[in-house]
Amino acid sequence: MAQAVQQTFSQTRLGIGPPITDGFYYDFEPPQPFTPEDLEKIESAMRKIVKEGQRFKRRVTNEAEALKELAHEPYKCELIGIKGSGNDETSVEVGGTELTIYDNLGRDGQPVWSDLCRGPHLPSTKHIPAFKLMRSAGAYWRGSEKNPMLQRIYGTAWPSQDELNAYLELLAEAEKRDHRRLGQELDLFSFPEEIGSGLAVFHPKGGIVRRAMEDYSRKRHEDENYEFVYSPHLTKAALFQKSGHLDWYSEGMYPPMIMDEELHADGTIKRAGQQYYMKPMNCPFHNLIFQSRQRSYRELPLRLFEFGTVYRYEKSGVLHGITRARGFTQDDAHIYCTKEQMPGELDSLLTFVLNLLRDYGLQDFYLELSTRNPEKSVGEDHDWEEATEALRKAAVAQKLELVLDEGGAAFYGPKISVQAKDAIGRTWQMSTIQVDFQLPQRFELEFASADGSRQRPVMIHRALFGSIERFFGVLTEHYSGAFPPWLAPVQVVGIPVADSFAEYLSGVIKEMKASGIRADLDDSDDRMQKKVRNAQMQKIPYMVIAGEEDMKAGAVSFRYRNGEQKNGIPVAQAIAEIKATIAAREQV
RNA sequence: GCCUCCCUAGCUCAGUGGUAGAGCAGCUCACUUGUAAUGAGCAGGUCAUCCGUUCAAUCCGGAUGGGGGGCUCCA
Repeated sequence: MAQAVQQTFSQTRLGIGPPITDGFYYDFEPPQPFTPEDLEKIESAMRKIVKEGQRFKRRVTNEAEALKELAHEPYKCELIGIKGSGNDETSVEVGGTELTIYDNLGRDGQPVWSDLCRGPHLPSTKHIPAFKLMRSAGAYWRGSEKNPMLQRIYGTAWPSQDELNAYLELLAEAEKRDHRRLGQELDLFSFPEEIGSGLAVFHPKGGIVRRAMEDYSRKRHEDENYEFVYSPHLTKAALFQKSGHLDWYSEGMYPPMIMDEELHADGTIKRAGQQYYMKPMNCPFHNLIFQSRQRSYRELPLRLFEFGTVYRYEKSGVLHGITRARGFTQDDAHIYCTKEQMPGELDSLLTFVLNLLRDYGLQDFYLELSTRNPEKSVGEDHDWEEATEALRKAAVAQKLELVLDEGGAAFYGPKISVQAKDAIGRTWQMSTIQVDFQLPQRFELEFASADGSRQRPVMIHRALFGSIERFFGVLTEHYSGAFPPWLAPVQVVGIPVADSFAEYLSGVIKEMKASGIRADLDDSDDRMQKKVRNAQMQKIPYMVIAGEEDMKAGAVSFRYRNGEQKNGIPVAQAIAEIKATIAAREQV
């Protein structure tokens, strides 16, 4: 591709071009950013190169030679410099032990183009059966926002045209189930411009799904002996000074509101005002609840739970529908326990988390354990070791794949995160369980132990969904909007074959409603076929249809989302079937 | 925040330097036919906002807001 780019746009300088999952990219510094038409030109130049069957020849070189040869490529020279200086930063261009240049040889055996690269390469460009350039985008040179922005071209490459097509179909499928698109099509939520970027409103149908999600979560938390608390969305600055958030997180917070400030006529401050912040986290509030009176070891573990809505001023570029927003609600809990209780607590917590996620329909998980970064961390060595070991044991007990994220923990404690795969194989980070050595100290949390001494509790942060909105988005994509009945905004729609059966069916729907089913009658002027189509597009799990035959028999006929039907089911039996599926949280 | 592309009716999208159209949805009327679109009519838009260029801007330029794809980030 780089050859094609330089053929087409000779002023373009080369950056880095590694292979990635499903394909490759290459960073360039072109005179003008690439347009979609440019990509087409480049792609046809590439096809020509592939057709020519240029052979790749590996050539070992040294720093001085390479610098001379690539003097016109400043970025490549920088890479050679890194390599030469013994910096061990691995780069696809200069990795390994020696500098290599690959020459592309034309039919006559003469080099037509060369590039610094670690390799390996295919023997010839003929061995590239299927590829496609996907998009161009800006990317910082060597991934640092302090560096200049280059233009990156992404491509995908496959061993066969069929596999390329399959990949493109997967992308199309992902686009179809994009929660932002489904959020609009199914009337679940929206982001009115008037409110502000990253701030969502939930519509009635989205509200039903969300409430069903929350209600079930609440119930399960009750079973696990969590206690429910509430805290305000606003607080004076002092609280976040105490927690330390203002020191290291202020750029992620909405700026303060200054209340009751008095100014002199010249604009100088007569009386300082109070600063109030929107909360970006709930933990300081829960700590204050813990601290509200003397605590005893008998109360531990104390598990405080809240659906806490927080506000974070995320950079505009990272916002993504409802999965990455500026205002969102965490299913947040903080567990205060003794050191001795910690291992058991972590173990049962992880089991609880995984089982709950399974109840929502996610099946495929792996765990990631983030350990201490010695450079940046607070707390005692043995505390870290103990906590990390407890997390590891809990993880191993789940018999799931465990990935180690060495040194990836936050400075205040190790954590474990649950990664879940969705219906089309994409991975989402879901729950996190995080041990905190920092906040109990900052808040001087204490409890009276059995011997009367004052001890500091261990604090565990945990969120199962991460945020309800985000989990909502993930489930929407996982189910492609076809929620299982227990979550579906409308569970049943009644469709009379013709107007004259509407009254009969209306009675059936009423009966369903009375037994707690979310059922509606479609008594619009549309034809039956149109009603079926509408219900189908709304992804309603059950269509209950009635005509002459059903009415005579006191029955209804089912049409399921997959188009299957079951006719002449007695009303009581139909209701029982629906209720059982809802209660079991099964998908249909 | 940075690079880049985009913003026309509720939605999906045509279109033009001389102030706009379709399909679906909506409303009205008629019709109603066992499992994915009955027909007719009506209504609906400061062409995101503001500022320039121009005799004239939805169209050209700039700024702001919102969005897409990436980069960086995600305590």
